[in-house]
Amino acid sequence: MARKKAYNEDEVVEKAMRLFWRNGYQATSMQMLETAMGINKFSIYSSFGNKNGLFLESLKCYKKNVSKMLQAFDKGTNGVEDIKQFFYDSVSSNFNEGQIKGCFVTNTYNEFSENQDEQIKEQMENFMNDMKMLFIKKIKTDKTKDESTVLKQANYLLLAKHGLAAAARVNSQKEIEDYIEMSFKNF
Amino acid sequence: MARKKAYNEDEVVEKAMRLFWRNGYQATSMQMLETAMGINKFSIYSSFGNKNGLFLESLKCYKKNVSKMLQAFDKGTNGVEDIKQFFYDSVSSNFNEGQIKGCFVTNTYNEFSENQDEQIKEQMENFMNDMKMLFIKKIKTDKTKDESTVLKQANYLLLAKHGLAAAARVNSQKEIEDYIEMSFKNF
DNA sequence: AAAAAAACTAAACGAACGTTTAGAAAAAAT
DNA sequence: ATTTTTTCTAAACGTTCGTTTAGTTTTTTT
Repeated sequence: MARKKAYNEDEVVEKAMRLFWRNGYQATSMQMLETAMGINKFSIYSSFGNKNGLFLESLKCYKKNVSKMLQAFDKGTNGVEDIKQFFYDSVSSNFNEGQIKGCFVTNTYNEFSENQDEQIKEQMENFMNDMKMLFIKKIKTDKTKDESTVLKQANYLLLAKHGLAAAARVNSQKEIEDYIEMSFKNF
Repeated sequence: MARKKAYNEDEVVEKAMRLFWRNGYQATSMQMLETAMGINKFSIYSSFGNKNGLFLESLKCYKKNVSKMLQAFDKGTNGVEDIKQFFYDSVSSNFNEGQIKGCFVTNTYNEFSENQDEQIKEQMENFMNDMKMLFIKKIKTDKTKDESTVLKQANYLLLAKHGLAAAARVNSQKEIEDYIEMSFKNF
């Protein structure tokens, strides 16, 4: 062992994640990352391989942050009402000035969709899957619903969440809240 | 007057539009546009100024194409049911092999959101506004609804359409159709 | 037939991209 | 104190980006 790293990898990934979240993959340059992370290109490459590797770590970092919110949401005992609350929670930070808008995973979904890196695709799919599982669990609280209804409703909410994240980037607070209310009128 | 243009501007814009639609603004290079449009960079620049100008014309071209579908939709007499049909129509082409997925305007919305060119912003906003006006008109067919309910429902459907266009890029036909059905259960 | 005007070809422009590398600085091991 | 190992700085790499330009070809006007 020789000289020690002057930075903490988790800390600089957090900074990279915020930049990617705000600008997307393509519009974020290594130059910008260098500045935001506060370390040199050499250090970025030695820690994360390349831009793609850094993006992948940023996605993982985001997931880790979100999973805290997801856990709290999992603990609730109010079924579908919990999901609605989760919808509100996930856009609440949007209304603070200067806050990053939308969901990093959804943004990434929209930016890549086809021809995407396999590892990135995998990260996104299991993120979406985790959320779907939670929705199913919550919906199943109501024992009167049969399996196909549960799945249909979970699918619906997943797409609604996707739409919500997209809307969160451009629409007003009132529009967004109206949308959430309307989305849950069926249940 | 001297030598005549060997290409038709409307025709080459149509080709550019399809490329932008498929790849987004950033991921589409002038090189790619040259090939797809079948004309030289010089011709592109002399006809459209620059990449941004070409993109703007592509957006207008897309709007012109969509407005045909919108007019047919406007002629219907079944109120909200017409909107539902419009939702189905706007994703139907997705299920054909090799078709471009999603909506060009929604994709652009997701790619730019902030820091966008003013003219592009304007194009998108009046596109969305046209659609909202149509929704309002359709919803008002039901005279029992008061003004605020009409607006709330129109907003909801606009965001739902936004979400649908995003979903159309990645979700399966069944998921999408379930989503449409659930979206209209409230009405 | 000559001149003028516009459209084309193809090469080049500077700038920015992601990535690599040579050498200096720092810390541990000998 | 010297060697070894790793981190860091900063410059450079080759490529591609959007854009421009010099020069040729084609058509119209004189």
